[in-house]
Amino acid sequence: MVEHGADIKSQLRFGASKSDQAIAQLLQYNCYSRYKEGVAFQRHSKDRETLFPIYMGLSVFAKTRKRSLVELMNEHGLSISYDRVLEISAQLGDATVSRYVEEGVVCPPVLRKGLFTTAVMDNIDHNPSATTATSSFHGTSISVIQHPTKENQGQERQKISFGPKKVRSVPELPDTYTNILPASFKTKNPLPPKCLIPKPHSDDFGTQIALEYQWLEKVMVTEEIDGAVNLTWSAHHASMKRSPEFEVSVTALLPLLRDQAHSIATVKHVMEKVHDVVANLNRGQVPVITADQPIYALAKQVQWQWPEQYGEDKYLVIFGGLNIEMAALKSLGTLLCNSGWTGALVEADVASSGTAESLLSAASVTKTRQMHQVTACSLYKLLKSAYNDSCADRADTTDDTLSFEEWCEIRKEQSPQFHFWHMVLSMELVIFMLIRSFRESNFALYCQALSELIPYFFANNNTHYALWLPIHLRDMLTLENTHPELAKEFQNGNFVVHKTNRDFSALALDQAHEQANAIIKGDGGAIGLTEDPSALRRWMVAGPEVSCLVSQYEMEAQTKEPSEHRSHHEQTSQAQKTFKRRVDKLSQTLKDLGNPFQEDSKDLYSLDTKDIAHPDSAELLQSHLQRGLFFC
DNA sequence: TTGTGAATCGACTTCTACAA
DNA sequence: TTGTAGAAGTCGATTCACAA
Repeated sequence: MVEHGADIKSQLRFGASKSDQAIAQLLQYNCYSRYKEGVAFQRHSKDRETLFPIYMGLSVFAKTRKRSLVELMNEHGLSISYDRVLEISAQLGDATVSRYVEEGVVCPPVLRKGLFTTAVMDNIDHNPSATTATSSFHGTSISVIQHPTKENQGQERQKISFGPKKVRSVPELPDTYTNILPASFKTKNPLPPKCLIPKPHSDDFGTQIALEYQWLEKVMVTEEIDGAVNLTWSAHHASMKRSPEFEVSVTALLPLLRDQAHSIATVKHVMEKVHDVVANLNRGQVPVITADQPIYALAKQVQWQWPEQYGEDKYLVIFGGLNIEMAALKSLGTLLCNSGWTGALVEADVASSGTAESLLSAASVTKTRQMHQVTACSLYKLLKSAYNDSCADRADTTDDTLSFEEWCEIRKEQSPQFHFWHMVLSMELVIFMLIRSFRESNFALYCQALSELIPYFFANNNTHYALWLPIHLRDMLTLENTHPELAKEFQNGNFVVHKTNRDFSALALDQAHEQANAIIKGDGGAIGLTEDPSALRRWMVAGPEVSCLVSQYEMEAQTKEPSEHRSHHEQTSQAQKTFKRRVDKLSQTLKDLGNPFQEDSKDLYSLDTKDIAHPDSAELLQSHLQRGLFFC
């Protein structure tokens, strides 16, 4: 009526829109039951409180945690007061903690029963750079991720409810969760149990790497971009639609622990808590925990030190996929350092000089990944053109032609420059295979890519990853014998997280966790209240429940349409054009600097400055990867 | 029985003193 | 000058006494 006039016809035609409902609710909320004359402010009574102002208050609070914003809206009668928001969040937190105490385990209410459950553990550090900053935070965060399937959506647990009881603050979490018992290793460095390691099927590697070459070939031959061409790496593989059917994963963050993650006691404590959560949600499942390299090393040693409690037959610790990818990109960066790669990128105008230098240390994973995709395409283009030139020359003298692979092998022996850039291209393709294994949730490909990547870590002297990745690979390859039920889940693609419905967008477990950490650190996050335990508890315990209430209201009022997009975010013509332009520019620059694949000298030199490396380096390069393979 | 206004509560924020 | 602990102030809801 407010919007469309008072006549019945228009009422019947338009019905009640969202804004009508909101205005009606605000009218009721702002009618005071006890109106006082001459007072500075009027008090709202609880029995007239409608859903809309509560939703406004809670959603602004959940997103920004800014008192002034909520107060401003309250002043204009659009939302409940900040203290009322605090009270509701305290009541939710109180109800949640009561549930924790009742169940005897800290397990967020959004998690469902009967689903395959994995966990991620990571340290969370916040060091404010400002000189006047007063708070820094070193803690441990744990995410629990559940993987529903089409057949098994899991059993939702009882919803949190609270009565009229007035609660001021969120109560303390159970001692069993927050108190970490001291622990230390009896022996200095526990050793792994001996076992035989099977090799992954090497014929699979051929077919998988062929898919990457297929993409390189496609980029090389494509001249014009029209709407339908999927040229970038992600768009190309997304268009192949190799991913199996999946459902969006359920993720929940457990309350932060205020202890450093890199200690035996914390790792042991977290393993115990994750075990409790898994036992509560999915009885009989072997707990799975993902961690980055230092924590992984500690967790494995904990397993070997206390085999009766956390032994490899009772617990599975896996390496974080994002960490492996970052380490591989960094390793490639050390290889490319002083090679003239960054200079070529700057000259080709695909990256500024600062960005190009940061690509070597893989500071931004996405940027580095994209730049390596551009580089791989450019290198392949130059490699092919060198091969074609060589074939043309050869045709003048002899009749027999060499196959592409044979030609590469011969050229590797002849020219260190060729060998170096061929190795860079091969390593880039292996890293892409690893990333593709996550995106397509292909466990066999993951094992394959790992076994191909480990020699590079050995060869490039990345000691930590070279030491611990073989142990992780052993765990993965022997999984079918040690934990057949876990092997089945992983083969079904449950070693990655599906955050959205989009194709080719699955993430490694620890990447999903890092995104949750970013929310903690971001706007409206926990940073700023880490010094105040009660405020932090409110944020950690009640925060997810508040978000849950907000999304429930949105669903009921249909303020947000569920997204139906299934295509990958890079499948746009603009992204394809930018990618193609970059590849063209870089390959032209590399060609102008002198095609490294057409070099005949015995020297290894930098692309842009033409500085020649020590002759020993050129010699060592010949056996670089072989030495890596030797240690495996 | 209902309405009114002062007193009280307690979480949260801001200020201030003091030590290093 | 900086960091921290504790005091003081703020604010809306609730409670309770009292009047109509």
